Amino acid sequence: MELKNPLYKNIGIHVIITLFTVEKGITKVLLVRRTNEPFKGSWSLPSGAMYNNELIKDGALRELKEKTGIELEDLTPFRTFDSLDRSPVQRMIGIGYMGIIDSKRVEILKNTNKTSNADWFKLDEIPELAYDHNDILNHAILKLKERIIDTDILKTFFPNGFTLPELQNVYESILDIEIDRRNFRKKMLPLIIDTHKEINYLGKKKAKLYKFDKRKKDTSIF
Amino acid sequence: MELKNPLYKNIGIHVIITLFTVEKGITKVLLVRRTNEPFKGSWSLPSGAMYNNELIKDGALRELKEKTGIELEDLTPFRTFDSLDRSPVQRMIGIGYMGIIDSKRVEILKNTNKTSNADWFKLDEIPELAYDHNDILNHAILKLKERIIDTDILKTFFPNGFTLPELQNVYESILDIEIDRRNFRKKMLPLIIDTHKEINYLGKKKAKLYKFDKRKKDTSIF
DNA sequence: TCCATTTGTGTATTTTGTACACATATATTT
DNA sequence: AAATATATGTGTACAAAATACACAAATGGA
Repeated sequence: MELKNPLYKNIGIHVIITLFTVEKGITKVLLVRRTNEPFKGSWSLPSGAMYNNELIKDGALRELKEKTGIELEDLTPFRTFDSLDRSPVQRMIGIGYMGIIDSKRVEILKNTNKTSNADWFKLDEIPELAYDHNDILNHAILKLKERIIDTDILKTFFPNGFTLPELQNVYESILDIEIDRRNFRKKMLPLIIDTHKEINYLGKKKAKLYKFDKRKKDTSIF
Repeated sequence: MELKNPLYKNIGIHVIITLFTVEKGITKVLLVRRTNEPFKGSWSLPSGAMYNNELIKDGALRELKEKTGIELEDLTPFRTFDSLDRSPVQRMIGIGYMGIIDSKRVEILKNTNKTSNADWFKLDEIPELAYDHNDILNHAILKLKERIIDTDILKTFFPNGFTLPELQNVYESILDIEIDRRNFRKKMLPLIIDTHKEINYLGKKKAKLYKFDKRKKDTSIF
């Protein structure tokens, strides 16, 4: 039986999660500090080995919860990393998942848990990470910029709706560009639904609350 | 050591290749007939288990050559398939690769080889395939239509350059649409380079031979 | 009550995409 | 050899989309 051939053995599957947030116009990513060898003491992306009886995405959601305390409904796969030397222990194929959430809505394990502690890092202040995680993070950042044009990925950021200034702020932070407010609204309005509620975002005047229209997607970048 | 935990064991990696071609305006995909259990006698996409000492893409290129005789330089990953019941034997994660070539430029193992024989199938005449390969093929077709707007994937189809009518024919076949010749040229000319050669494509008048401009990419669909 | 900040709206210009018709070259037929 | 059918190659007018741009209204804080 071919599967007994040693050439097919001992391939492990790693899931690696890049979870982004935007805080006051600054894009950040969630890192955890490793408390075990290898790379003990290094920061890394939340990651771990997948079980052989779970879906890869479920493994990613489980690892994220175990390593950071964050419980999500969904993550998006963005790339597989398969260089032969990824892990010093055995052949490990890494499957990268990404997501974006509002850090204000979750509580992370921070300087409290023995097996890991987690924190948000600005993208221009990323330390040297364990394994090939700097490389993986760079790929994730590029993919995030590509995917942000698809509003699907932003639904996890705004589970309770959003105001247009809020939404624009996330776009501008992720893409690192400025967008004219009037043109932004013109482009977004056909994709979203007015909930006829209003909330205060940055004090001052109240802003209308919108939600995404499930049936519609944006298709072009600003 | 966590990797000895049985939860991490016995995960195999399969590579599955969907190789497309266009013949006289008809898009086709390469299938092989299985000569071993499971699914002995069924048609399937070329596929096989990855070795633990090779890159996934190299595994895909190797399997394609072993199963069909076709030797390529490159394939593009398009999706990972990980349902728990993909294989009756053990947990098998399938990694799908796609490519598109001119079938006239390759010779396939056809009714000659004991371990497999291969043939090109029209997309509306696909038989029931082994494993989840019908599902994988459907995903590949959708991805091909998305990716064809990136001329990179077409470089494998036209390694020696192309005429504009030829190129348009491939676009029209893959996307299953008709494109106005004048508008097609207007859009393509900035992305390609005139080689100042001319060849006969469909007899009659000679057509100019172009090649892709490496630095440029198309970004919108017709 | 004044000021600074934030939300909200419309129009003119530029760019891009789409629709559309005829001339030239050449292999094939008569 | 001439006529015909088929394929390649080109420009322009119109429509749609993206971009640039300025002011009014609401409200918290000084």
